[in-house]
Amino acid sequence: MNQRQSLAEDGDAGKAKPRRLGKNGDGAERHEAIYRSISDAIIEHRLKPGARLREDALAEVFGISRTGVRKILQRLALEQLVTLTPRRGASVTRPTAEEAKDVFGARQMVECGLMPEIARRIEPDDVRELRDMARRERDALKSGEQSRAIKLSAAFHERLAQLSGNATLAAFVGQLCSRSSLILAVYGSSGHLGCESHDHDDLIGFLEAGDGERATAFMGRHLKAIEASLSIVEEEQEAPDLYRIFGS
Amino acid sequence: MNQRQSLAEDGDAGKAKPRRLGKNGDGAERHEAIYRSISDAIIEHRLKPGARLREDALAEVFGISRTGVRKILQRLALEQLVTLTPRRGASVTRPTAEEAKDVFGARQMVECGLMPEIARRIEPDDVRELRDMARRERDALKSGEQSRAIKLSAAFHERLAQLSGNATLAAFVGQLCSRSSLILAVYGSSGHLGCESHDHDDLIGFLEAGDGERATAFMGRHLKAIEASLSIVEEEQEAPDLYRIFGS
DNA sequence: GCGGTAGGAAGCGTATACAATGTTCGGCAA
DNA sequence: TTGCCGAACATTGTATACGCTTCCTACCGC
Repeated sequence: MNQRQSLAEDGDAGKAKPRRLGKNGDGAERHEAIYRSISDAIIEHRLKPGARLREDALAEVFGISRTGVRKILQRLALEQLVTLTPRRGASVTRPTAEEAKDVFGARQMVECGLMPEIARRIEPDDVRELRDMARRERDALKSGEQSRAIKLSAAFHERLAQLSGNATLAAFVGQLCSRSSLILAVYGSSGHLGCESHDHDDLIGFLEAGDGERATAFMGRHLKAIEASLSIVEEEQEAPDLYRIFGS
Repeated sequence: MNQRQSLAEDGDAGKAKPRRLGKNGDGAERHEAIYRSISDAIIEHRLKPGARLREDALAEVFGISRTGVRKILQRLALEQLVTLTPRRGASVTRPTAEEAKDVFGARQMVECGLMPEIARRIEPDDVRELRDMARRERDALKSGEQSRAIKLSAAFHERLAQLSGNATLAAFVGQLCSRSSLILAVYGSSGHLGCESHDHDDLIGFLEAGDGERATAFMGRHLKAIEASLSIVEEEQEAPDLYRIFGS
């Protein structure tokens, strides 16, 4: 996978640690970029649920120390994208069926609830931006770039939420969308990723017309459709229930 | 406040570091306890918005190193209870008027939306527990322990959300309640803290009767009432708008 | 031959040391 | 006396070192 290797730009023969920090101005931005890198890789399924994320390895790849890696990993853990097991390290979260249900339940409530306000506030510029995002998503889907399509779909839903003007709820929706990507990775049937290609365009139409009611109903169906497309079969993980399997 | 000082039990004369670690078994639990300690102090207004939280000081108070403190501080920052300013350190978040509006908007949507499901699922045991919490809150209020009352009120709302069975939304409500405590600290009129004393009991009544509709409406009024009791006057913070003040 | 235990290796948790930055106080000049 | 500049101090950011736990493997006993 292709997270940008900052090591390359150092041009030294690997072992010689850039002793200098590159920290001075850009420390925070650098961490943010690395966070985005990992987050994107997870959302785009380049890192699959269950994949182990060793601190040393990440530290070396990104050219920072484990301290910084841990900080980023903790943030990702709080957003439920990675799971931190006490003495075992980090791995990409494998959502349970229960979590999947909760996440889509939450999206149903929040995203639908946001529609009326969005329909009220939306501006022509916003419509243009959304249409552009929807178009790029369709293009990605058409050319087989599923990773890009997944990320763009999540970005669309998040941007939509931002238009409500409620930053707190928008951030929450953003998290829910990220987790949804993970859920799709585990329970999604291959070849059918979340959002139908024309759904988003239809939704924009309702919002542009200021028809919050119809937009709400449509979003509800949209999310229900995604959830219904999942094949949620709770695979036995911790306790394989041997009694049931080998029961006399 | 009463966080257990492990320094004390070492009984040495301060400077001699506890031969270190006490880490073995309880490392994680210890951090969790410290997190709770700080979190509670903020929610109960023992730490007021704007208060600086120096890493050294916290490290010494709790008998751990700055590393652990930073971890906890970052978690609190992600939950918006403390603000991390790049080279300036941590301080208790002072919510803006905008944030206050967003938080109550979010609560309105989520907590009201949860009511029907809660009314459907609630069990006699839950009712008993809620009534007990409401009673303790009233007692605290009556005996003037405002700190306890504030925390109990937030805990009540959070527990309520948990009864919906949706852990994701419950966690979100928990965060919103914590932030609400902060908002009360900044914008609340003294002597009138958030929830009216009998409101919670009335709400339990509706839920016990399985009347989700009435519970929803009541919760809506309840939250509106709290928000209305705030005196939100956007005090100029960053840019005091000197032109307006000293304008020729 | 199989199972159990011991020893080593690998990786995480914590503390500490060091570097960089922001702040404040004191001195010097106008 | 006042305003500006510089240096010391205080505090955070980052890296590294060390200890502990867990896992793997090999050896020994049965």
